[in-house]
Amino acid sequence: MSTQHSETEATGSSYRFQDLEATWGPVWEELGVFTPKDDGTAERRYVLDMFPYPSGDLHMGHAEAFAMGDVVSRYWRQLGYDVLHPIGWDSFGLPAENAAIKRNAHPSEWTYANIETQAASFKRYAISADWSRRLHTSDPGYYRWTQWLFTRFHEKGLAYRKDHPVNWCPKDQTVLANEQVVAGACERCGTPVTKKSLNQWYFRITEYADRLLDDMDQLKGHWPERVLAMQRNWIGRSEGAHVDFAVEATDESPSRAVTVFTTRPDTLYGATFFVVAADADLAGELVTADRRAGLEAYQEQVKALSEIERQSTEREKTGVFLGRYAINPLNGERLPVWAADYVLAEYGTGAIMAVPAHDQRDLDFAKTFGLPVRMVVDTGEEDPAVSGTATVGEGTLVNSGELSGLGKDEAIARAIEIVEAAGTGRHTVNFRLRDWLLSRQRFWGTPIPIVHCADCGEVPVPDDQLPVTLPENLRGEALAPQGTSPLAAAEDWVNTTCPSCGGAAKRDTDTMDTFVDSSWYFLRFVSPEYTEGPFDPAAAARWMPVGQYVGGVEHAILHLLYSRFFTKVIHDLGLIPFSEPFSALLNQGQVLNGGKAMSKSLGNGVDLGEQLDKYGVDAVRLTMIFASPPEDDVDWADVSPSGSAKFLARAWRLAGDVTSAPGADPAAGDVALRRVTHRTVADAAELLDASKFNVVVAKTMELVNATRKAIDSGPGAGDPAVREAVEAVAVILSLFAPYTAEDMWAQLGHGPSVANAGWPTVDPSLLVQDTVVAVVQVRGKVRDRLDVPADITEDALRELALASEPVQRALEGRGLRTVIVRAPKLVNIVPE
RNA sequence: GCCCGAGUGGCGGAAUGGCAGACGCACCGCACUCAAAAUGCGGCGCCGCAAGGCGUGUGGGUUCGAGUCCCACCUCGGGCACCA
Repeated sequence: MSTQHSETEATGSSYRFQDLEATWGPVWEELGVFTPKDDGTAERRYVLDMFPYPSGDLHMGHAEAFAMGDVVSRYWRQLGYDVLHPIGWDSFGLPAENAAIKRNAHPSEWTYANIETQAASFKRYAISADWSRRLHTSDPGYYRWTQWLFTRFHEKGLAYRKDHPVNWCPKDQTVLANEQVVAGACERCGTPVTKKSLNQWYFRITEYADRLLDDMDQLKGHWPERVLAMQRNWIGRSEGAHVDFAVEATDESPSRAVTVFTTRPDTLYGATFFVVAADADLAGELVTADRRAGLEAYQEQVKALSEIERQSTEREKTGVFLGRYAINPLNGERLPVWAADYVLAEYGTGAIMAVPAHDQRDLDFAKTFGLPVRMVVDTGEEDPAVSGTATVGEGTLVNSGELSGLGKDEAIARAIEIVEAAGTGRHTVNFRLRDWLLSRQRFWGTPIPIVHCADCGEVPVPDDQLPVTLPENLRGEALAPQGTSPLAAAEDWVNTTCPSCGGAAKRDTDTMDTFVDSSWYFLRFVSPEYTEGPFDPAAAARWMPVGQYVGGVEHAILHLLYSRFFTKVIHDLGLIPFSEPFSALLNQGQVLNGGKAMSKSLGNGVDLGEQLDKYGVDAVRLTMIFASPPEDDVDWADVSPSGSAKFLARAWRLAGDVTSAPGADPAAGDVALRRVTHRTVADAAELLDASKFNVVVAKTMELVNATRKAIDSGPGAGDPAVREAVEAVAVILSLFAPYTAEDMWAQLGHGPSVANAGWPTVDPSLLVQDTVVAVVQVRGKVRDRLDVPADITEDALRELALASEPVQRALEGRGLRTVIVRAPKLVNIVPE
């Protein structure tokens, strides 16, 4: 032991990541190498990781996501681009408030302490960020502009208030956007969501539904298909028709028109009843006096259901007859009007024509209440009235007057023509997307910059009076959830004067959903100190859109949809020339442990700090990258950070072995090794462009192995090709393992930083081989391998292949039917 | 139910329609060592003593040639879902 140890010390050849981190961290801090020049001397590129929420220290998930973004950032820098790679914090939000309540503190204390912790960890983790642009959404200097943008939205009618049934989380005591309700439960805490009718603020995102859908064409191929699919799904465009039905007058009330939305106007003749949403106002307006009590009892029954129960498709259909009839505009038939909870007030017009033969829900309802079923599209299947299964496919129209005999699509078009001509209907497009509910009854968020005045109404706070800052004196228990905003309790804050008339008025006490803050932060990064607006439009035009965005798929329809919406509105305000914020998106996978997401309740969490202490920053980063393709999950139980550390030590030792002087002419070096080096650099660039980071690591390992061999049993450590190879290893490794790469670079006689070394130039002549291995197949099976000149002719290769002994054996003396020659790599012979 | 994505050794994973399993983990062996660790070198899909045969979820198809393309199906993962 002592012998070996002293030898290690004597040669200084032991890899100690602790030393490398201690040496290079301060040097980089001093250098400040990651601030873009922004002087137009190089093409600009913007790479961004979804900014973190400051909940405690960084965890394994951050380590993976930020490793990915940093590879792109560092690669682009090596290619010579002027790279913008900023970092900031999404620092408003509930956990800070809950911590403040528990500790009798102000949310800012917990928030900013955590930010400092995370910032220090990011620095240790060697993220190549431009620290001079750091921002926090909870800084008044930031949320001033969130408020400014809200005011612009308000001016354009894109921010408005309405009374409406909303999603309510009973635990967090706040409303939720549709996007924050997952399977009927609160996205954050999992509590089943209830409905509550409240006056709330909304963004009119539905006005942008078409553009949000259409502009996805630009993202195709650059965003993961699943994210585009999720957004498409969420927006839920469906084409159909609005058809007006006259509801007959009764003794008490006159006749009135009720419009339905249908995607199947071809089935109008098959409508046998009419249904309105039980919880829509319309139900109460239509019901006859003698049936009102029945309706109200039913409505109570519906309200008692949780969202999860109500949405269940297993549940038997329920409903009540309203005592009135609607007239089918096509055939004049009288249809009984029902109220039922399977029709949603939120979707379409809240009323439908029921066609039980061709819609399963209507059929279930018809069977429950003994309503007639009439088939009008013959699909060749059994009559739904008999089978109990609605038919929805292609077919021929029957029992449908002038539509009879037509196919489904023709009939849809014809039916729309008929109702349009009669003025009782029109072609229409309906969306599933709802407006974005943005107000929250919580404290730690951006205050809504509106003053309510008895005389002037809803008055926006003028731009020159922004920001409306949060009161400092609310803390601890005063922030506890109570169903209304804690801000209401801050009387000196709430009571103000009307900006319009100067009279006494009250501030709006709700705060904004934190997704509002994060819907534009990528714009703030281009000019974080700018004071004339949310961002400098010229800087935005220079840097945006983001060239590579990196983050988790959990934001597919939240942050990513909202950011696209904001970007379009800001574009329409004339502030930016582009209307999509993120040109390319990479969804990194999750870090699992033992096949499951790490969680406190499972007790399977892995502490990032401990991993960094044990294996070093570089080994952890390299493991994240090498374990799997970026978009796949990494199971920490299956990977080997110690294996990564071993490889890094092996690569690092190469640098100590190099004996040629810096600047030695590689042209004089060993050609075989040079070929490997240049092939590796060329392949690595291609793989990096395709985000196949794990394969880049594998190729680098091959280069390291080849270099080791060249030193130990080849041309030797003094060969300039060895230096060339090791320098290439250092530059490639600088993307994944910056400390190790920097130290190798120094050992090779270069000053810091390897981050600016530049991507190695590939000599194309070294990518061409003199001889290649030609594969000879008989009927597609490999029978021989031949070393042949790379420029061999087809005829020569054919002859060589046919002369091969194993090939002759496989041919068993039969004649040749086909011989395919792909010189110089392959011959395939098919015998008679 | 609808919409996406994925099925390759013991494991993570490679593979512009052309040598399946690169690279690594684990495992086995060898060298160095009194020994171990570290390091270096080698082996490692399955069946078979071997020759050889079989192999990329299943079944078909296209092709001189299919992990890769097409059709049908199975399984797993994810999203949406009483959305008219």
